[in-house]
Order: sequence, then C-alpha cells, then structure tokens
Amino acid sequence: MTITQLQYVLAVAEYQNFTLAAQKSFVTQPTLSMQVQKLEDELDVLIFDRSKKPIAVTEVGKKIVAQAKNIVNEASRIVDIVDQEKGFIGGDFTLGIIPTIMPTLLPMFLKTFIRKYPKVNLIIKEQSTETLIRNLQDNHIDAAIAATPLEIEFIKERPLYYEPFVGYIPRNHRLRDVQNLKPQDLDVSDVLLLQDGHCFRDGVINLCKASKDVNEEHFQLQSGSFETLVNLADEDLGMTLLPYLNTLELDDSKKKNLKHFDNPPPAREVSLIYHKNELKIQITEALIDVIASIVRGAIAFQDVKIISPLNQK
Amino acid sequence: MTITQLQYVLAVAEYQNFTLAAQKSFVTQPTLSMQVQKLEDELDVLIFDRSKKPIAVTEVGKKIVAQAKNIVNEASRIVDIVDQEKGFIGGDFTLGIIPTIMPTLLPMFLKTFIRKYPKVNLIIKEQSTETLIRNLQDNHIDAAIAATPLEIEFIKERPLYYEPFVGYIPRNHRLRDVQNLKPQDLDVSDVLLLQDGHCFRDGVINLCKASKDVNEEHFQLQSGSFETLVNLADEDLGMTLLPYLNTLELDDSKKKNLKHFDNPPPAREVSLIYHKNELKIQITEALIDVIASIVRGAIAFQDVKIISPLNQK
DNA sequence: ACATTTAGATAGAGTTTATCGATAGTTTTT
DNA sequence: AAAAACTATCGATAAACTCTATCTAAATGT
Repeated sequence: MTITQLQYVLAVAEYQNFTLAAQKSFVTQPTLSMQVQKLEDELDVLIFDRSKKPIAVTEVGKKIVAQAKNIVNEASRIVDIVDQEKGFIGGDFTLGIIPTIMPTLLPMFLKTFIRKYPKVNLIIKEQSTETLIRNLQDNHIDAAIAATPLEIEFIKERPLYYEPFVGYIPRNHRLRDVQNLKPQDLDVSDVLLLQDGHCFRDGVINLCKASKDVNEEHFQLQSGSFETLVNLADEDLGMTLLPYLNTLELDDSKKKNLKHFDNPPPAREVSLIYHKNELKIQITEALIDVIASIVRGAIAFQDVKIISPLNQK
Repeated sequence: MTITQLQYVLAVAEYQNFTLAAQKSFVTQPTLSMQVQKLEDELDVLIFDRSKKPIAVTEVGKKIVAQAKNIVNEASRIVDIVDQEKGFIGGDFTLGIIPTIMPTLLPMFLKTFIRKYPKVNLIIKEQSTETLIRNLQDNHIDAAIAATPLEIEFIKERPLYYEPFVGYIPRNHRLRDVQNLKPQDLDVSDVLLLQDGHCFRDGVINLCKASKDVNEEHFQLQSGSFETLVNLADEDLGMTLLPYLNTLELDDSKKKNLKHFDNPPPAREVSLIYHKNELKIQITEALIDVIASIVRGAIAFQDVKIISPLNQK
C-alpha cells in the first residue's frame, strides 16, 4: 500500500471515472487503473464496482475511501510541519468567498496579503455558502469567507468582523421620514432582496421574521447584485438593505437615501471558516491576521445584533 | 513520501540505530539509510542528528516522527477495515498480562480463545503494569490485562471482573480467631507482600493505608509469587492477602487458613486495556468477549469495594 | 600510538515497479 | 448499426528499490 495508490483511489471515488481521475492525478489512465488494481489485489477486496455506470464505490470501498482521505490528509500535514519549522508560508491556497462579501472585502486585503506573503499563490473562488461548505468538506478549497454562524460539525469559524445592515430608502418610500430604522418597521413584501441561494438573503429574511410573521411566498423580486437592487429601489419598487461596506462605494446622491438602524443595528457576522482538520493552518492564520488587522480600522461597531444566516432558525 | 519511508523513520527513531532499525524492518542497512535520506531530501530537513551517539532525533524530527506514527497507524487500519468486512479475525496479537493475574486467568481463557479464533496468533507477555503501559504507547503490544483504574490519557479500560482479596491467616496469627476480616484489622507490618513493582502490592498498601496511617518503610519481606507468600505465612512470618482466583488452587489443608473479608470485600478491578487508537479492535473485542463470558461463571460478587492500584491515591 | 570494532554512507549491479503509448474489449449513446 | 466513451491489457522503458561489497569516521582497546 502506498500513499500514491490511496490518492488514486480518492480521485476515482471523487470523479467516478478512471480516465478523468487519471487526468486530475496527472498520470495516464492505465497507470491509475493498475495502481488501483494493485491495491485491490493486496487488500483482496473490490473497492470499485466497475459494472455500474458511472462507476460505484463498494460498501467496503466507502470505508476504505474515508480512511484513505484521512491518511492522505495526515500525510500532507508532514509538509506543513516542515514548512512551519522553516517559517515558510507559501504554496497554493484556495479561498472561497460568498458573492455578497467578495466585491467589498477582497480589494481591502488582497494587495496587503500578497505583498506580505509573496510565496503564497492565492486562488480566489466566488461561490455560494452551500458550495463553499461542500468544497471545504472535499478539500477543494482551503478556507472560505462567509456569513456565520453556520454550526456545521466539521467547520471551524473565526469571526473577522460584524457588519451592520443599512437601509436604502428611496425618496417616496413610506419609511422615508422616520428618524432611524427599527427591525419591526420592515415588511418583507417591499424589501428588495438578492436571489435565492445568497445567504445574505436568508439573513434578511430572518431579520424580517424576527419582527413579523410573514409568508415567504410573497417576494416579488430578487436580483443578483446590490447595485441592481439600489437601482430598482430608485425606481420606487421598494426599499432594500445593504451591508455596511457596500454603502461606502455609493455616490453621494445615493448616500442620502441611506438610513441607519436604531442601536443595536442588525448585523451579519463575517468569518473565515475552514475544515477542522486544519490543513494549511499557517496560511489560514496569516490570512486571518491580515484581514482582521485591516478590517479593524474600517468597521468599528461594538454593539450589534447578529442576524444568523441559517434558514432553519 | 511513502509509507515505507515513514516506517523506516519510526524504526530509526525507536532503536536510535540504523543497523538495528534495518534488521527490525527486515531490510539491509543501506536500504533503510537511503530511504530515510530520500525522505529527508524531499522534505529538505534533517530528521536525525547522526553526529550524536546514539543518534538523536532533531526538533523537527520529533514532530515528523509523531505524525509518521499517526499516518502508519491510520494506514494499518485499512487492513483492519477489510478484515472486518470479511469477518476475518486473525493475524498476530500481542497481549501483555501482569504477573499476579497471569497464572490464574490465562489458563481459564486461552484454550477457548485459540479454539474459537484459530487464525489469531496470540503472543502472551508477562510484564509489570509500568512496562505494559509503555509498550501500549509504543504499539509493541496490542492490549493488556492489568489492575485498574489507571487513569491514563491514551488508554481505554474495559473491566473484565472484580476480584476480591482473601486473607490467608496462619494458625498462630493474632487474627486467627476473628469471624471475618475488616480492612482496619490489617497492619502492613505483618502482611507479607509481593516485591515492589507488582501492582497488586500497591493495591494492598492502599488498602492498609485506607485503614491506618502507616510508614511504608516497615515492610520486611517481599516475595515474587503468592505460593512463596503462603509458605512464608505458614512459617508464622505473618499473614498475607490473596486475590480470590489464587485461592482456588490451594490444597485443602491450606484452604482452612483462608478468611474472607466482611462485605463489601476489598477487591481489585481487572480490565483489558488498550490504546485508544483502537488498532486491531476486532481481536480486542473478541478477547474481551471470551474472557468476560468465562469469568462471569467463576466470579460472581456483586458488592465489592474497589482498591485502586494507583500509588498516588 | 596503532589496531580493532562499530556504525553509517556510498557505489554498482540486479531486480522490481511505475509509467507510458498503443490497442483491444465493453458498454452506452446516438 | 455506428459512434463514442470508458476500462483493461500488453509490451517497452525509465525510474526506483534493494542487495552485496566497500569505504569512512568515530570510538574502543591493547
């Protein structure tokens, strides 16, 4: 049994296809097939059922795959140990970010990070929270930035900052003349929201739910970007809610339509999350360091009311 | 990096000697040297400091060795997974037993076990509790039978039975005519004990301590076997204490000298212990099964007072 | 001080093993 | 029925692993 063989097995289990698995492993298909066969011979069990299409993992195979994942992870940690000893922070690091955080947060820390850690090859992916979680589980990304708390067993959360929501109230809206917004003022039926799947939306729905019991079916409009929402609001199609950092880049005329909440304002918790196996923990810590130190200056709200992104709450 | 390389590193770390490590790994010394070097080259660190005599593990090396142990263990578990799937219970299994339990317990279950699990090659070692613990830690034995509780972090304990102590009071002893023994009757200065290192002795000392505060320096005589103790007692050199199972094999004339304790009698807890990594857990469970079912018939005491073997208590 | 022993590194040869490209055999899709 | 997709097999090659034999350095003993 070799680590390589285990890696090949993992690739096949993942892609359910020897040819594709071989490509992803940067070897030819016969090479991968042979090695998988050799392992199966050595253990004297079939790991894959090749009669099924697509290829299926046998019952024993599932257990073997789970254990193989474990072993390969532990093995990769040896390199981490050495890197840490050498004070070397480098290598590929894939970071996932949810769409509603990406455009505002990424520009704030990216330049600083790559200057401070030039040996790290940072790969950024914009994905929904759901996808991020799946990718964390499969080790396809090393860490992610998302709204928390998620309360998922295998994920560790490290809060970066708390970002209040700010109301965007167009000229003729019924809430135009109130002094400060209160959660109970909101009515989901005239709050413009991002399309489903964006966890920000879930947070807002929770916020409205917290104030009134509403039937979720009533939403009429959902868009993919805050810019669209703001423009729609300007057309008197309703108000919308923006995360604080998104309000900073509005032009001055639009800033006049912003209305803050009463203290404590509802806010989302933004965290860096990663698999509890803590692979590449040094780079992860470095990233947290950089982001936290930068954001500390930009956002300084002590008293906020955190809105959970979880639907089920 | 290969699993073989990690195994070689572990061997060198353990034996602090390349040649010996090679022998234990069933390869020649150059083969092992080369593989260790290759790993060091690949990681670009020195794992061993070859200038020291005997060879020393470097600081990084220690971390690597710890992680390597982890990986090798996890890898060996893949075989376990397959064995379990096949319902195969077999292979080498090394069981340590403390001297005071060995002669009475082993004959009770050995024949049954090897008949029931003929594929298991059981290797029995008689060792002190201290040695057993060290060997469990180093994976030199797969499980052990000892007096518990030990309260050691990496060890799992599975109680097998509770064995009461029985007094052996020679004809002219001061306690000869009491109805039943009470712990407070005992005086360590005239209780014959096994030599130091036998955990049974620690248990008895605790028992006496529980009744009176005594200075441990007063012990005059310590022997290595219960048989000797009984014979010494017959020479009027004091009384002694025997675990219940040891009393069964005394001849009838000697059995007359036995005196039981008041209920609840002091007892030792005898457990099967193993590393919490649970390697070879199937065989371990099989062993527990066999022993527990056999002992259940031989020992049936509900109400006992457990004497901990721990000195520090 | 010199020979001997011990332990690890090195060199070279032989064997095994991993990999590749080409191809054949299946199954699924069109 | 033909095409496409996919895995297994074969033969060749290059890489790797292991062995025996030898070398070097340090410690030990006479």
